Amino acid sequence: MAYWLMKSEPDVFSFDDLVAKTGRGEVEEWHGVRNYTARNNMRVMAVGDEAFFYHSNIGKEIVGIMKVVASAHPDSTAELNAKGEVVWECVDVQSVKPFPRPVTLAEIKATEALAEFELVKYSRLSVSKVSEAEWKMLCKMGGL
DNA sequence: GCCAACGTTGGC
DNA sequence: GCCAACGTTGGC
Repeated sequence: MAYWLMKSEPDVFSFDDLVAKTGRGEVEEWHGVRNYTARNNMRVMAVGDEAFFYHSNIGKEIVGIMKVVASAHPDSTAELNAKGEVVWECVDVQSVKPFPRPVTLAEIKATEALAEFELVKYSRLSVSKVSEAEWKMLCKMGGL
């Protein structure tokens, strides 16, 4: 099982929105990613992988954990390319649990052990990898 | 609102 | 295939 981090602007789609959807038994298609590195990360995700939900722009903090419930499939919002192919793909997710204490970007940057964290290193990448060590440390920082 | 980082596009 | 121009993301 692998770990990931996925960003969303909370005024567009927040962790609470995901919790509400999951509570209704629905899944969320993580559509809208238009970056090849991010897409490639989603392509290698497996059902059962877990991901941090990060609020970008507003909050700038990791607010909870979600899980992959469907592996990569064509993004229903993506336009076809000139050859009529779907280039963009995405996974489906559901919420797992919120962080009792959100972990802010400032805290992450101030933590020596997280110097290689992709969220910091590749700040514009919206779907990034999280190592097992980083995952455990961030869960602890989040109060889990 | 500005700007740094970086990805994409298109001319050559 | 290189590189300048431009667009987007996201932190500050």
